[in-house]
Amino acid sequence: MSQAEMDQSEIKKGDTRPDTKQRILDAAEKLFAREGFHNTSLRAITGEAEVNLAAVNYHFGSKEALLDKVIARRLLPLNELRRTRLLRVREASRRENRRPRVEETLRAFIEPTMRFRDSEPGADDFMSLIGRALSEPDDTVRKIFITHIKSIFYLLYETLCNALPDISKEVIFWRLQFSIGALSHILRTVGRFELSHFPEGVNPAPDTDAMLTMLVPYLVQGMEAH
Amino acid sequence: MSQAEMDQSEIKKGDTRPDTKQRILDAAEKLFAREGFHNTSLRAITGEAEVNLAAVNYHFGSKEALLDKVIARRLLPLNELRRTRLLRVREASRRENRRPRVEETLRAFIEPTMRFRDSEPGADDFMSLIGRALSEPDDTVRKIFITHIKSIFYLLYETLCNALPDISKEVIFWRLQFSIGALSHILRTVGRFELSHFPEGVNPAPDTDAMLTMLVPYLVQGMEAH
DNA sequence: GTCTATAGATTGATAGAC
DNA sequence: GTCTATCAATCTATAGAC
Repeated sequence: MSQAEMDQSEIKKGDTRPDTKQRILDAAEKLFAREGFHNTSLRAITGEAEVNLAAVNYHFGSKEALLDKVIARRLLPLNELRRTRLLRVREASRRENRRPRVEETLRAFIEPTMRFRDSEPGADDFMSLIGRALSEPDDTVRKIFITHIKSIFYLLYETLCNALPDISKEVIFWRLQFSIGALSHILRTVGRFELSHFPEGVNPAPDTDAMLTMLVPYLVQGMEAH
Repeated sequence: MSQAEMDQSEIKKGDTRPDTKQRILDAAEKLFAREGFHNTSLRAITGEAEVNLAAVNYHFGSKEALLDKVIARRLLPLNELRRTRLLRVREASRRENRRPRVEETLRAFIEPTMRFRDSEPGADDFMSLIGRALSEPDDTVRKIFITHIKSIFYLLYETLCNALPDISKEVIFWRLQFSIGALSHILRTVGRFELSHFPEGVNPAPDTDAMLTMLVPYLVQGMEAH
């Protein structure tokens, strides 16, 4: 009877169609990333997901609650990856009785972030979305995002303060803001530029490794500037 | 009866009320910056400006054309400032038969940009708006902005290539993107953060000089990293 | 140039049949 | 859980009186 129970809610045996909730989340993620939250209607989402208009409010309650689920679905696991790596950096520095290094600290945050883009289908749209979340003028998107990012940001900030004892906490804070700005700009634009804006000879869409190779030394040098 | 005529349309001698067009531009700038383009209705704009709803379409033709004027009104003079300073850097380097320095090149672009915020009332809203323009997901805002920024961006890029002969043009291009990301993040967030997000002891709204003192060395070191 | 009034389209959300 | 039908609110834009 386990089979019947599964169909209760309800996926047919041979049916490979993901369930409605997933389809809505996928469609919303894509459209919020590409068109913006306020510029995406529920009708556009349910059309893309090929589900009924009323399904959004049935499954999520409101457009805003849907946005929260779209963000949480991927950001919670991503934050776990970043937290694990940051804690490992701190642990290693304590064990070896030295300060954390700036480069390993920044990498612990940035590498999982940028590699996440390649990890699952749809994650690239998600990265555009969170790359833009901080710059949303309207509270709706920004507040939901900040709720989910706050604690990992402080962990990163504290580790950097530990790594850079000769630089004031205020300067470290703002340099970290500069770095977040650079990272989020890249997250939301790579692969989405209009080609016409590129000087000749510049690859408009470097892969993740190439981007890390350019980004990390840039950020490390900036953070360490005297 | 002169009173009646004044209300007719027409600005009287002693009337200090800016004309309708200005009032609409000011209101639109403020609301586009704080609420976003799609999240700002014409009713909100005409309400803030205390003019009639129909005035926007009479004076500007459409909401989109209004946005273009809001951006052009301040960006054209700002671009002139930046262009003049960049050309002066290039001229000085040619005269002294040396390469432009990275710091003076970046300053030529960044100082006018950040000081513009303090230059006139309303300019702070404008800086938030253009700080966010590049990250708009929707074409409307971004395309209008890119139209106005393209040529000055290339001038900056070429001068940097000239200043950094040992770094590949591709790397310079992306490092410039990182720098633009850092700058625009700061432009749109300074003074607009929620206070609760600040670690103790960090000034949530440094003035322009303090910010330049922190930002310029960060960007210079990043651009010059080997 | 300014105003009222409204057209015409679209929105988020919901009620109720199945 | 899914669907149709629709409400009530909102939007941009415009026509036409003054």
